[in-house]
Amino acid sequence: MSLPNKFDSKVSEKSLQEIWETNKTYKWEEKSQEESFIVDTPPPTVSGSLHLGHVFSYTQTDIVTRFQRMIGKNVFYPMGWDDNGLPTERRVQNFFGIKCNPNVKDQADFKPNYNFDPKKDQVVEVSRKDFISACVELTTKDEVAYEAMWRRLGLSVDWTQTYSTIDPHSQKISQLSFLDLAKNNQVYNLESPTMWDVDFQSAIAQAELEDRERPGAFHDLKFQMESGDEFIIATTRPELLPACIAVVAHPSDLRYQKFFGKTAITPLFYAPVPVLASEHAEPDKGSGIMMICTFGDINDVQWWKSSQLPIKQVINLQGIIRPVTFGEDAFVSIKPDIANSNYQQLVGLYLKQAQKKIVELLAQPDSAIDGKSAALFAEPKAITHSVKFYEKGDRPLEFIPTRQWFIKTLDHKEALLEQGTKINWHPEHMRVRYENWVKGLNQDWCVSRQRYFGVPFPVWYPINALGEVNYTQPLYAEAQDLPVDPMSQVPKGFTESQRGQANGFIGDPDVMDTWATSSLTPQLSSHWGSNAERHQKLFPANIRPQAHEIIRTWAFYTIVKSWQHFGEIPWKDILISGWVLDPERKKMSKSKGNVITPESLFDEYSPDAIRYWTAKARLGADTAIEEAIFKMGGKLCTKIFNASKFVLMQFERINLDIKDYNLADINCELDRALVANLQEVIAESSKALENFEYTTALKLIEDAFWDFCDNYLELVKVRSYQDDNNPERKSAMSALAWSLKTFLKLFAPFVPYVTEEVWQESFKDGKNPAIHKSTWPTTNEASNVLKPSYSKAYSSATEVISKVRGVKTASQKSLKWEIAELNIACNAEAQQALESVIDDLLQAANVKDQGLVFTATSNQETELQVSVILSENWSQ
RNA sequence: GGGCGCUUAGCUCAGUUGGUAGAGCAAUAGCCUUACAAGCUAUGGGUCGCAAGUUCGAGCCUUGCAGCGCCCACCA
Repeated sequence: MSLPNKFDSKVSEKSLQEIWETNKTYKWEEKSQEESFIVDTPPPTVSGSLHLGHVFSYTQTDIVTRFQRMIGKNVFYPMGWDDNGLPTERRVQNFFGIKCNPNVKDQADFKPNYNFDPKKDQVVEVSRKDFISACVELTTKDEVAYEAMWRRLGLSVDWTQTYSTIDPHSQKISQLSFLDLAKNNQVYNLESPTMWDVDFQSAIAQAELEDRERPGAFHDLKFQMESGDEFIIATTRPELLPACIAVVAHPSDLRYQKFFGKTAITPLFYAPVPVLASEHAEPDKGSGIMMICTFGDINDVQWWKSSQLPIKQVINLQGIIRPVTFGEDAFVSIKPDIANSNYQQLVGLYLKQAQKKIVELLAQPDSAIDGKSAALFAEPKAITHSVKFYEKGDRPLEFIPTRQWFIKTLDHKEALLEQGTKINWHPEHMRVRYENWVKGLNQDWCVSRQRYFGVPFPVWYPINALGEVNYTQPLYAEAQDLPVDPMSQVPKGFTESQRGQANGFIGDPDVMDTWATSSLTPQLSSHWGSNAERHQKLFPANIRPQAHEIIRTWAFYTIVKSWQHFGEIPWKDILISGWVLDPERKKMSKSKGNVITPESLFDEYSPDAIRYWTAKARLGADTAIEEAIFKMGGKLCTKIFNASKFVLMQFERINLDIKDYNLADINCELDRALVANLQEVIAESSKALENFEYTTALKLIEDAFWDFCDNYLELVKVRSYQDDNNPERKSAMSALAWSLKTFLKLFAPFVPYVTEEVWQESFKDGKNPAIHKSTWPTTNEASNVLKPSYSKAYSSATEVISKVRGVKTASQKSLKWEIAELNIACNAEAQQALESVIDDLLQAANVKDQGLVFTATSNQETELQVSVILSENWSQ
């Protein structure tokens, strides 16, 4: 039984991990829900590598989890991999140089190209099946690296409980969820203008929107009434002029009242459009009169929906001006020839180029309706305005009519707000973000994506005798057949030969929003739908740890699903972590190039040291990377190790086993005081950890530990050095052993490696083969140890010893230097207290025999005065 | 425009129910001390963002203001 001279994390990590592994330290036992503590672990997105932000928030969860395990909870701490969805597709595209094209044939022996060089090689189009196999191959590789990182960080995950969001299990549950919602009439598909990313070629949901500041310009366009009157419209999107369906002004706007109900003519395209009154127009914005186009923004969509006007769709799915003919269908024009020749110049252009072109046309001196002036009334005025983007996209979103699946949320705002109040939010104020989001919802959840690597909809659509697809009565898969791929499997009662034929069917080609799967993480863990017994034991979960920027997505959608399926909340507590900021206080992100890899920090400081840094940050608080804190963590670990070494040494010197200490031996006042102090630390830190306030707990434990090292160890040292195992020494030894054991356990959730290393060489026994499965200290344990006779004895002794050190330091003497006379001036009460521990105090201060003098002060005087005369010549 | 949070020592942050302002780092001066020199000891350092109010008493409670950050909405 002995510790190495120094603790070297790199040397020990592997063997400590093996100890945890062989003892199945983190394994969940199938026990009742009441006995368990269930973590709804965030499945990290598999798209490259984990960064310090992950380390930060996952460690905070791990601390809570380790504490719960030690207080006897049967912890369920799974790990998922979020490997479906766009980030993975994008990574696979760049990594292997392939692109999915559903029209390409499968290759018999498809192998992704690991040597793809974007500078030299061409991007190859591959089939949907081949693309998906490449996605699976790369994510599988990434997941191996992720797991290694998590293990090194020391996450106490049960590695037998894993899933990935693309695996058949997750697909099945995602599809089951969809079918359950369909059964309850909570989903619908609809062809309607939807937010569309022209690069990714997919619809997106409100939750994935992001505003970005972009340069733009107001263009003042001259419109004319049939009567010949003119007015000016200000627009930032002149390229949508051919899609103008109406012109609106506020009903009370005197300037335009005379035009209401009449018809205006658009420049360039000579389209007659109604001038209408609408509350939606604001008189003091622009010229007070605005054009409605299909579609410039969400307001246009909403206005159009409540009107009876037709759509004029000029933008295609790629964000290119599509061919249309003026004079036909919705594109009415009083001069179709001119309209078409103008429009022809825009066809085929991307929106940006189209804007440039149309401004040129509008600027021509005869472009106005009267033929005598330019329709562009003034030079465009440059502005900066915010534009809606898909958060992962590069070009502004467009509203384009497409058929999509939606999950109903707008009807349930009240219920969802109520669900939010049933959950405990940590920190509490994060609930407000959830509530703001729910209140601000303006669209149902669009869940279909026109992508490939995701969960398909378990849906086919019948085709009638005329070859028309009937979207209103989809053919749903049967629950027992899940997961299904409607593109390769057929609906009940049909054969493959009927695919795409009259009286046949087609499969839904889309995949689900990745959040449609992530919103089911509690159910993915509980095996909802396939193992009812297990589901009952694991749902709802105890905690959901997550970051604040995904309250509107992950937290919200999870609450939605849980409510729709079970009418329940998915977890009791939600723990919101903050962000990691770089030293310049900017959010860490790959694009900014300020990412430090966790591995390099583990190598430099040790995983325990990095964990310490994460434990110093409160939930919800953004935290900068600070090397000083890593160093502090490292120092703490060294101190834990050295103090342990000291205690163990005292036992080794007289060949005793540290496990044989006896609390009944603790009789000395100083030792009783230590126990009493530590009892309080146990009580308060436990309370804090139960409330997820691990920072508070760590501070209490740490302060007590440094005091233990700086003061108690110094005071008890000489007594413990005695070779004779007398009662005083026995008292010291038992106090040392018990307090070391207690400190190791208290620190274990925070710094699992160093505490385990010491445990293995000290308190390990058959019942407690690993510290992380030992029991958390309770105040009961040492409740029979007598309380100190004087509550002030310990703190007064500490105060005296500190003043003595001050004198020695000021005299530039070693702290060991002998004191000829120690004079303590204090009141009677303090003197009694000090006398109870006086032997330890005098030895620690190295006071000469007969050198102590007490000077009595009045009882009103609470101050302790210490004066010291050092021996002149002293040598050891 | 609405909401939330933050503002305490040079830096990073604690500060429970209102009761004499704390820690670490940095700075300064020292010390080989039978665990630890990758260590230890001591010292200096603050108008608690500003203003007003409540109170015997405010870093903490109330109101207003300012700066910073974030969330949401609007954006012709």
